[in-house]
Amino acid sequence: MGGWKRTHSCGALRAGDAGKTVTLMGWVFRRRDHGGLIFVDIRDREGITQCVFNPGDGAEAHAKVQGVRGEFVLAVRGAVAPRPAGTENVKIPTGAVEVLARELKVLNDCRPLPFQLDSEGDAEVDETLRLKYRYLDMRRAPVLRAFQVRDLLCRAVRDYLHEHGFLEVETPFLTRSTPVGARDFLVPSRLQPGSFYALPQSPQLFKQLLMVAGFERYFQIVRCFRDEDLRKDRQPEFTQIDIETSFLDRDDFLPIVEGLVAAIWRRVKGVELALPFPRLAYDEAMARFGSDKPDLRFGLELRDVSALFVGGEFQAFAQVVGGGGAVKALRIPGAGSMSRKDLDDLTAEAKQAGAKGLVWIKVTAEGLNSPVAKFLSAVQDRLLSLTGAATGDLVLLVGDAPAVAATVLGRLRIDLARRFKLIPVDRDVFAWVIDFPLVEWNAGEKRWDAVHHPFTAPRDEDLPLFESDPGKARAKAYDLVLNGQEAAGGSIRIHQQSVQERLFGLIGISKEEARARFGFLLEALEFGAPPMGGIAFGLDRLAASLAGQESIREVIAFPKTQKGTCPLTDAPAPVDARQLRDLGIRVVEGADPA
RNA sequence: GGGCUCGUGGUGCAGCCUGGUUAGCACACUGGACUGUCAAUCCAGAGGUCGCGGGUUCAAAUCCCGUCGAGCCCGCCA
Repeated sequence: MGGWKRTHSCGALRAGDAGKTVTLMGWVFRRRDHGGLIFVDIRDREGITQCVFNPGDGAEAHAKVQGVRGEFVLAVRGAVAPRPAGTENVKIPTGAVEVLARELKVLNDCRPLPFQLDSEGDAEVDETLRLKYRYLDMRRAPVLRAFQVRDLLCRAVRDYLHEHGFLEVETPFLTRSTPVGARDFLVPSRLQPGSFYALPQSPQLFKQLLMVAGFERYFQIVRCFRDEDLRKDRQPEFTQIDIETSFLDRDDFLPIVEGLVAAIWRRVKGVELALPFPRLAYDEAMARFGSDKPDLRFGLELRDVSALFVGGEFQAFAQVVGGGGAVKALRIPGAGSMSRKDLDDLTAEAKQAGAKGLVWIKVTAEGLNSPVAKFLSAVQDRLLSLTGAATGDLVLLVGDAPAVAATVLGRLRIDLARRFKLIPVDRDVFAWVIDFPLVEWNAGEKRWDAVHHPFTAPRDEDLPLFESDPGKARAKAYDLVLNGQEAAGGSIRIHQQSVQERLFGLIGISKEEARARFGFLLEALEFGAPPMGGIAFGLDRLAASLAGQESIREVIAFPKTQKGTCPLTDAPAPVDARQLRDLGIRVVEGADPA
């Protein structure tokens, strides 16, 4: 840089700096060439400053800047001057001043860009192209801002947890495959041919071992890997805030987590959250919202209207209720205007979600408008009062097993709330969902599966249910829900080896298999494991939410596409035959991935 | 594995439904003019396998089939 030193950032200069000689370094954001006078907006991470190239201030600099184009890297030296009256730019913080360029160094040139970085309109650049040139995409202020939010989030987490006695510990990425959960990413071992490491789906087992080690409070901001299909909120590698503590029961632990969330919101958004967060039992969340991660920013609660149909003339519902099922109702205010086609689509959606059918009722001034209106006349008044429906509203009914009816309407609740813009987007609503079932029946495999993971402790009083009625046993598990998304999930762990073995027995993992897969954990539990529990946040989702982004790709530096590829590096890619030989691996041509 | 949407100069879009001029517009790019602009302006210019393959037709960006890529969703994700 020829001995030049940057004296200020491009966001620093104000009216009070007039008269100073400064050196700015950055990229050419925009260039306005008036022939005799050339304006260059120079940009760095901190902002934009207008530089004026006037032959009278620096003839050589003015000559040089004629060849300068967008995104050239410049060093500009000159005097700060207040802008002539009437030419100030109120849109940028440095708009009161400009730099009268005396000297110019072109530190680097730049090819014509694959897409514009300075567009102010709503022209969206194709995302694959953005990712292929992510380093250019990231020069754009909104993209940078998302990463600054993520940085602030991480700092808030580290500061808060360190203040509360948590120790930051790293755990292995090369570990062993476990039988539960998502598909593992495998890494072949060269030194142990035929054996594989697995990348961790989460540091679950390690953090429990750290508790056995007596570290008492651990956290880690850690990458996790799951080889499953991608979504806008799911990447094959993602980041968790992983936390584990000893000697705390649920009600001691959750307030610590609430404090963490409050610290994050304070730091990133300057918002003071109301604590504690409300708690909903799983059963209640399902009954009222048809979801285990209800969006509580709006109402539209489900109602149970089973009683109206007992033995009634509407045979379909009468049979459902008679057979132990339920009829649930969802009222959407103002949705009575939906067309027949919209309602047909809605019915298709309900069926896709598992319902046998969907009953829709438009409430009009003349009465109920519905394909099954003739069956409803007897219960019309009670239906309207139970649901609170009024003229112009739409009421949806699903009769099925209680869980199915609730889930279907829960999905329609979200869909319709979005469609009719009933969701206030200007606030964040948190809630805990607690008392999850411990296990659920897997009809396909004819066995019980752990709902959370197999190290989750049952509520003490539910332990006897293992033998009598496992489906009724509730877990010491908790999810933190933010605006209808799962922000974090965790549990109090089983810390006694005998209980752990009983649970493995219940979910059909034999003693031998358990010993083979995580005997190391079972053994550790025999050496004085303390009571322990923890939680893990999805950091990317949290960051996306804080940055006001829909997709976590916006807060991941170099994310993958939906097919798991990286447009920038073209990963994944074939490797040399030599590398495969070292690993003892042969690629089967035409192999059909299941 | 399945459903829906999209693919047109470097970028963002129009044209496609209803096949038929030289595929149009804006930005970027190149050359020129211009001393107060800030999405500078004005003049001129260059730049297109209409994702790819096949079919229908006298004729395909346009209609049909297949395929590839991207996005959203379902399944999947303890």
